[in-house]
Amino acid sequence: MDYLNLLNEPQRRAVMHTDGPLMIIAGAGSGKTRVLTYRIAYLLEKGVDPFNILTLTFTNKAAKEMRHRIEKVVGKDARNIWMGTFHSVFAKILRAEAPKIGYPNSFTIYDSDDSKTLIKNICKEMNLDDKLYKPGLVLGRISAAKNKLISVGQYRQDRTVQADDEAAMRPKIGEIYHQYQDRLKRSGAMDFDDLLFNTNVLFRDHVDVLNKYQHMFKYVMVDEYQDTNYSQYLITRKLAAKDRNICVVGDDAQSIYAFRGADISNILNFERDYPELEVVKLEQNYRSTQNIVNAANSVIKNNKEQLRKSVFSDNEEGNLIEVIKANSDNEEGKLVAHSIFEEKMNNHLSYNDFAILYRTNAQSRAMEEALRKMNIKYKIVGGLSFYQRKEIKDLIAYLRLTVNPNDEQALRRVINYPKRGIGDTTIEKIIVSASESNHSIWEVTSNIHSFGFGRSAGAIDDFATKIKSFAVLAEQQDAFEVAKHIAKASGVIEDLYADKSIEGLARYENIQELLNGIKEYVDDPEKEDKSLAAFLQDIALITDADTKKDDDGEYVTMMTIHSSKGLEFRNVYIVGLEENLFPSQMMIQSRADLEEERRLFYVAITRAEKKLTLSYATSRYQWGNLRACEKSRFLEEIEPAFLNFKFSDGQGAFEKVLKRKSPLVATAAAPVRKATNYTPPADFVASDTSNLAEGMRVEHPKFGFGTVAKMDTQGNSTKAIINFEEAGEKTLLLSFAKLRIHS
DNA sequence: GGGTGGACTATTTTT
DNA sequence: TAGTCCACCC
Repeated sequence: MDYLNLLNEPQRRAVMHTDGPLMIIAGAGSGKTRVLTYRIAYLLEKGVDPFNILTLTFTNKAAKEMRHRIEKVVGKDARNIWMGTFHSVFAKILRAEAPKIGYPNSFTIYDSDDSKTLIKNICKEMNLDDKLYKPGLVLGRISAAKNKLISVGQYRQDRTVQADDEAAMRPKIGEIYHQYQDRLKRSGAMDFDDLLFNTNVLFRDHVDVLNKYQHMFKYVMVDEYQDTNYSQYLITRKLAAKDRNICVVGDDAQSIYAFRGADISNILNFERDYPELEVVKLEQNYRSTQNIVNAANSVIKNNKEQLRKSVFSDNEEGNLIEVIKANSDNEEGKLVAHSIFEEKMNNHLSYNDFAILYRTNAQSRAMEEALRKMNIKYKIVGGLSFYQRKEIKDLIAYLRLTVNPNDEQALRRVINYPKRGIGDTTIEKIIVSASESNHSIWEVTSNIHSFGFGRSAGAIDDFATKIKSFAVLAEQQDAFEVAKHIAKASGVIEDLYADKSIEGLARYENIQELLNGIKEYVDDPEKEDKSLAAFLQDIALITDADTKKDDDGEYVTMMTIHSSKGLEFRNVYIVGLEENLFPSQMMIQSRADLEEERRLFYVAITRAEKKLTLSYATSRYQWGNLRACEKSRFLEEIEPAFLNFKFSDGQGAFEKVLKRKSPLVATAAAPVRKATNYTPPADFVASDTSNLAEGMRVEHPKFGFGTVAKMDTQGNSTKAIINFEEAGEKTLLLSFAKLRIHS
């Protein structure tokens, strides 16, 4: 039990409090994962069976990371712990119990694209205006209802809900919800929210099942508790009702998913539900420098609603937080790319030490361009994942249909791909026939001749026969063999192979990659079930291209702030700190929304270990045209003492300096050379600086030309204070700075 | 039923 | 700017 000595006092308390309810309020960087890991190790050491431990996380990444770390401490036992996201754990349970609530064991999980398409179809069938009933919006409304466990019936009876929809000019949402649920059911499909909703239904209506899992999960742990919604809250409460060994970890300051139904009051509910609750606060930040922690604190204190907690750091004071101002989004990209290059060189870092964080995915483009120009490798996390690509979805639709032929979205997707002469009108007819005769879509499709389809009946019949043969194969062979066969026999491979364009080739390769992925899955000794159904279940809940293990070399990581939660990097750049972008304009209507944006900023800041850089641009391309931007209010909320404005030469007020240094701001009429526009020549080679002296003329890859004003030697480190023509006065450490001597 | 070109609209975050 | 949608043609 040596590891207990590695913990501070509150951490140790959290680890050793195993029985009875426990709430850990864990500030950013306070060793939360470490506590959870050791807590599990401690439980195992005390003789708790790993099968009796349930750990719920918010993302796949977090689950994977924790399993990995536990494995390091306790070894193979870690494998037997129930650990995963809410969605994946309960999908697994539902898979086993589905018939009890009227679903097949082989039910399909619809991702949000599937859901949106279905809603779109329904609206069309109902003759609703799709400008008003935008699929995303409608789905959001339905999702919010499900997360509060409001069923279709309740939704349509609830006066307030109805009034809200009417006020928004969308009175039919209740009816859409009704149709939507009906269609999901007919398709043998659940959407993301159903996984939690139906788990609640299962536990509510089948006490024996609930008992079984209560008995199984003697110890329940929930990570990122501040992000749970009502539906999740109730599941955990039910599971823990018997033994009351529940431990939740959260930080209200990092709650950034309220828009998705996360409810901070779950933390308050928790105190009410368990009066015997033990609360531990982890307030020491081990991740970041004092400057970063203090800057973060100065931001978050602007929020009214928060639990009392004071995060502090005993680490070094560290660098000031740098602020970069750019004239455009492209220049912002360039400045950030240069800064990364320079930081890496000066401090002998790896590109893996860097992350660029932004509010919206669209912002990645300017950054990508700039990094590419400087030959800096990067990797984007999130965005459109592999599984969202058309060709991948097409093949997966075939696989899904093979496992569950009632899957309407999958059927629509591939019944006429590759082209086999079955048009939209025919498909509509199938769906109408199905609902009129109260049959499933598959029953119609596979018995098409008894439904009086004329010309197209033959093609439909062929299609159905094909799917049936796939299903037979899926009974006998593993996922890889089946998928390989389907890719060929469906005609997908042939269709893609015929397209010789660059994109066509890429699509073809993507299919190969998917097949490789399936092969890998089948070959993985840890996967017991190699069936196609099992594979599909596995990938349904993987969204962001689950980072492969330490792949190819060094790269800068780029992602939205949301996806950065739980991660840390030595150097972090938060870009696009502009009003209406961050905070987002959609979010600044109410105080609560603004506070969530501010927490988002807090999360972003606290990702940084050693150095944080913030940037903003005064103009930006937004859907085609140039727009002027104002710097974000969040910048002003950081106490100036922690900031270092990159445009300042440390002598006058920020704004004054800006006017002098950045002529483009003044008037459009004077397009003067930009202050920061210096780019190092390709042949730049640093000179030996051991004989550098006052008055010498030098060139720096970032700051351009300048003159040495003063030399300063302390011990064995020598600093040079240089007056750069464009960048102003800089103090450079000679052992790191790359300088070319010109005189 | 299938293909094409012009019009239109959208950018908030994710399991 | 870029992707999607729809009308119109064959």
